[in-house]
Amino acid sequence: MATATLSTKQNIRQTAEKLFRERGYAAIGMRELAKEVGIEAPSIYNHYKGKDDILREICFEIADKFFAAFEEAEKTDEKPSKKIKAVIKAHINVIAENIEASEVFFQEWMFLEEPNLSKFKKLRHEYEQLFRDVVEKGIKRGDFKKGNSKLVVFTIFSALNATYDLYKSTERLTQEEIAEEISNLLLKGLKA
Amino acid sequence: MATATLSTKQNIRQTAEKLFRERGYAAIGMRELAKEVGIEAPSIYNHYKGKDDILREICFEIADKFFAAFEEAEKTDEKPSKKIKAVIKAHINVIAENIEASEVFFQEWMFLEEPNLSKFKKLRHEYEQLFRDVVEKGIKRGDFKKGNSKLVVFTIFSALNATYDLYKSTERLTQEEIAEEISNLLLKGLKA
DNA sequence: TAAATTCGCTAACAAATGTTAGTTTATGGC
DNA sequence: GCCATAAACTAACATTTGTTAGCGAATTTA
Repeated sequence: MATATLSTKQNIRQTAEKLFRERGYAAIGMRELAKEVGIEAPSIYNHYKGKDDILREICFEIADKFFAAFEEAEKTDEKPSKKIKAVIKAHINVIAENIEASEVFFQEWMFLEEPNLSKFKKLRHEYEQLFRDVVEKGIKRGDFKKGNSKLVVFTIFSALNATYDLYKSTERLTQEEIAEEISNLLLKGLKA
Repeated sequence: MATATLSTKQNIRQTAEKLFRERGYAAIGMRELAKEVGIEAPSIYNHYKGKDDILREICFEIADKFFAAFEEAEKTDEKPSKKIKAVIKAHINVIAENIEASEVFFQEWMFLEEPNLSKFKKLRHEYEQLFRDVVEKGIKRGDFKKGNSKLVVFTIFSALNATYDLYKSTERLTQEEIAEEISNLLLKGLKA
């Protein structure tokens, strides 16, 4: 794998993702982060402006990846049920390929400081709107049941954004299995 | 309403729920909590053993409520699709009636200290198992589609446990609407 | 080789942390 | 009115927080 030799900065970043995810941004001090990396706390400042700067990098890089994946998946201009499946899978794939970071993205973003916090909220809202558009178009075309699109998108996101927990589960599920089962459940329902 | 005159302890508890939820357990100091209550930090120790004691009370009280609501809903010994709907609604109702506290329950439990942390994890697992049993029985009886029951329960929980966000949304939805729409989506799916 | 840059270090800072000690004030029962 | 209890207070504690200053060694650039 690509774990040959990480730069110190990469090391800090990766360790921060792991620790922030495991115990929360507020609970991790610079000294503990540094120790885990194998350096002293002040050395981190050679690579990042401060604690918040690390969180900022994590959150916004993942945001970029979600947007990029959505755009790519959305290109396939098919009918809504196929399209929603495609963007769901794209979303799950980003999470699967950035497990620690995406968990930080979902759980720790509120510790961003201004103006990053506002910028982040705006991005998040835009991204949700992209999903909502797909659902609403599907409802309009009659492909989807009528209903509160906000509630639907909310439910979809809730299910998707928690997929992190599945990867630490004992039961080993592949990305493909997870994406397939969840999108099927959401599209077709539990009832036989 | 019951907001006549809260005891200091109730006041601390309620304020803690609000603050822990808004900004996270680790981010709230005893001084800030006290200030919001209108007292000095050390006065809190007349009512609670410490910071962790407040979190403990919140988390375990909600846990009790989830179990009680499930038991009550499960009594109605009907077919699985009705039963799952009943326990889903019961679960959502607990959240709706304890909005702040349940969010703390879901997001901040990891800050519990031992041995409470282990006790909490065990309770949580037991509760998930109760849901899993309902789903698995439904699959066995042919009422539900075959599939990974763990994944299904996981998806259900993800959707339910995030309902908190809905109540702070601009769009005012009733408890009943939320419970109805979400359980319908999960049972019947999005597809028309 | 000289100069500049990178990146680690130690020491130290001011501020904030949870908590304890000890004291004062208010309340209710006898 | 007296006493006990509850519950607030101030002062202070040891520790931890994020961060800065400044130094030295290694590496890169010219």
